[in-house]
Amino acid sequence: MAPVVTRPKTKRRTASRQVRKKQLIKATIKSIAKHGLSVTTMATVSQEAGLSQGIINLHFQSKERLLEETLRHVVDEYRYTWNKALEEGGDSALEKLVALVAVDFDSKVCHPDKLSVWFAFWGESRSRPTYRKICAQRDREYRLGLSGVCEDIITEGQYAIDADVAAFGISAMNQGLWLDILLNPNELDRNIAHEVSMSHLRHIFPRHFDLR
Amino acid sequence: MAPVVTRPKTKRRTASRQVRKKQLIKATIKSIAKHGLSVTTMATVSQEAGLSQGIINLHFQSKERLLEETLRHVVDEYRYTWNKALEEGGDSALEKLVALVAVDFDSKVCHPDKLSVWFAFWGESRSRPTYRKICAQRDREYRLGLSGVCEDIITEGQYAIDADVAAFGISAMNQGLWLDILLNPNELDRNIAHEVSMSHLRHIFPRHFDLR
Amino acid sequence: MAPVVTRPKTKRRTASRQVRKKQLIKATIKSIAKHGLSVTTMATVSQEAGLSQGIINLHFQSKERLLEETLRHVVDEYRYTWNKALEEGGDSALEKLVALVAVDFDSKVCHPDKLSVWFAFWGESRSRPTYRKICAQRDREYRLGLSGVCEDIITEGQYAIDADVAAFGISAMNQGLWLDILLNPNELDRNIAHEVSMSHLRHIFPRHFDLR
Amino acid sequence: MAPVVTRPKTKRRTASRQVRKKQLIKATIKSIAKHGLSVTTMATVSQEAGLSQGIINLHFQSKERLLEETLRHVVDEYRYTWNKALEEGGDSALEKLVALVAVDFDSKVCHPDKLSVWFAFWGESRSRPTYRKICAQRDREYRLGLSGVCEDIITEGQYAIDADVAAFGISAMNQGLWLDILLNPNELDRNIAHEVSMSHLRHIFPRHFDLR
DNA sequence: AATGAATGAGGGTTCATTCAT
DNA sequence: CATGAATGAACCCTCATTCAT
Repeated sequence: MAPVVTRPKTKRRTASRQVRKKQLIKATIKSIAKHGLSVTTMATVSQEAGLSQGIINLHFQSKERLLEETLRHVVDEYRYTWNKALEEGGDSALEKLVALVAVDFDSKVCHPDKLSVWFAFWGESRSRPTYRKICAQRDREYRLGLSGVCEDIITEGQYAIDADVAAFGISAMNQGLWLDILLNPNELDRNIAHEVSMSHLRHIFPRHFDLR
Repeated sequence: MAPVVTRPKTKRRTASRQVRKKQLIKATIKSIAKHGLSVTTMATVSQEAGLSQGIINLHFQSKERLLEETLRHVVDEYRYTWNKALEEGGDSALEKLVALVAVDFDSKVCHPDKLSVWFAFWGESRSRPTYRKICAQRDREYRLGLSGVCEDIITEGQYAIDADVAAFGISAMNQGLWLDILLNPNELDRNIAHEVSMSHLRHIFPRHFDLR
Repeated sequence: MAPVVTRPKTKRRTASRQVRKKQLIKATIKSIAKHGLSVTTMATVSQEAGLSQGIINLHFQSKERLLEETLRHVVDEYRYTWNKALEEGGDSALEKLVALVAVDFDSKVCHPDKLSVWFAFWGESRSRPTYRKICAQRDREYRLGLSGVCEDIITEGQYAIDADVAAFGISAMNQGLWLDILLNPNELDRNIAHEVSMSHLRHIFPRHFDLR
Repeated sequence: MAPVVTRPKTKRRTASRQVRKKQLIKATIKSIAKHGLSVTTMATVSQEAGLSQGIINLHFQSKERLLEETLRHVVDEYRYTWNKALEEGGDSALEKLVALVAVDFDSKVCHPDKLSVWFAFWGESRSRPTYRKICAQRDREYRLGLSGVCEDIITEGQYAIDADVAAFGISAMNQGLWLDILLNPNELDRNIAHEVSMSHLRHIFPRHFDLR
């Protein structure tokens, strides 16, 4: 019964559900990047979106759901880019691997805002099963894909390394480099990070790179 | 009437203060590991410590200060362990490097509780300059140390790789492996992670490991 | 191009308006009975009616008005039934009285949904002058009618009781029995309640019942 | 983390848990009487008590719990007064009955504030199982006690009425009279109501009152 | 006439901080 | 030094109301 008189001061807007949800997710990402996850409130997000307070509960029911969908969005976007690289990255296994690593340091994927989001959710993942599930699942897919490509390369090049070990190593290094970019953007930009990762590839699959 | 008791008051109090602060920091770590940083409140910490509500403000003035000191504690502990390994890890550069990598997967350093804390603070580091400074500083020292050791090894073995690149790669991989342990403890325990990292070393410094 | 259709617009709309309002009042009663007054929102009502959110403000301007009209509806319905019983209940005063009491325990009037509504509004009546006025007014009419009938019976039977006291007593007991039905439907159904009330009548007007 | 700076403007108070809880319950009763249950908020209650917002959650965890305890308090108070009347009301069954009825119209029990509370909770009882349970339980005890006393009177006076019917009738009438007092305080004060109830007693147990 | 997306004031609740004891 | 009752700002969420469609 509470709200007795309501006189909207701003313009009323109308948009489809899909558009609004995406807009709010984008605003959430921006807010996490700007203020951090712990300072991201319904207010910071709705303000970032230029909409009213109640809008989030209208579309996502709760803050928790908004955050989950935001994480899912980032994960899906990554997955999509990654799969496209896997399919279109080239015909040879090596070309595919190079394309996959390139994704991790692509300007869109490796954007400071996105990295903030990844680490924000990783930081909370231990205590939030849902976050962990989503992240762990992506992690698994990621390594599985890498492992397959490495397998082919290993066969071609007769390398001694185990495909899973290679995959673990590559994925770990790339994400570790993300951390360095996050913490020391001045010392390590994504191009240098990319080179570090490529250097690693050259060491574990030397004969594939010698031929170049 | 009152029994005559003489106690070294000043000394004792100062000691007690230190003990209390350490006790509270330990409780903070436990709370972050259990509930996550965002659910860690003055109440969860003081309860974990078995002490009263007001105790934290008494010793740390504010929650923010407690968290900073907690981060600093974890960082210092890591630094200490790491420096000890550097000094006592062996005479040769290779032995030192192996010892340093071993630190990252040591049962005490690579403990789930500690990993939670690292990622919790990394997740917030973007928006909290203090956290970032502390983490970035440790990161730099870490890589600097690694770089020095790598330099020696590179000279010994006449490797083509740049010492900084090697150091970046090693440190990134280890921290990336921490993430995998955090997210998928069932798929990757710290022993396997250690092997993955060692495999990496063998690839970049092959001649040093052949000789063994 | 457009088909030529002639409809009596004004007439139809007025009728439709009435139908809608009644539909919404019925939905309000159902919602109060189901969820209680405090949980009855514009949403629960419009949903119960199978209509859209904005419909209530369209027809009733405000929630407050809807509730008032709902109360008025229940009161009017009661009044109508009661007056019909008074007029058609029989020729003798006793028959009228018996008919009036029967109304209170009639399956339609004494329906759980209706009782919920009565008590919901009584519960709020203290702080809402409008509710109280409506309820108090009905109460007065009710007792006035009862008092008149009692007067006749008292005269006929030469009873010592004051007509107003008898009317107060009868009305109070019936509404008190409603409360018992509301709270303990398993222990007291409306038939037993009816008998309790009739027993009361027999005690205050003994000679009228002996003659039967 | 939110509250950054807090500078208490009012005097800090300290009191035992018991005292505070009682104080808050009293404030709740006052607030319900003044504004009604639906307008009773954490703010109205804490303001009525002259304390801060957070105080209620500190002592009762939730608003719901506060309301339940308030209801329980009113019920217990009633029960206590009632049992005392039953024990100390007199030696004869008649004296006891008269004392019990007197309780219902006692200035403390039949106080406008208290009546508001009763009806407020009865109004919500349909949709809140806890409220109903508490009210229904009191109702049962009340009638059981009445029934016992009536039984004795019936035996003494050889009345034809069933003890349970008498008890139902007496209790219903008294509570129905409460409603009239609530709705029409100008027409019916508690003294008149008391007389109406006593008149009823005289009619069902005539020989006990003739003897006087 | 009817819809339902959008608004924003106000609700209950949490929690860092303060301070009398 | 230590406690824990008390505070109040800020949080998330609800919901009566508005209005473009």
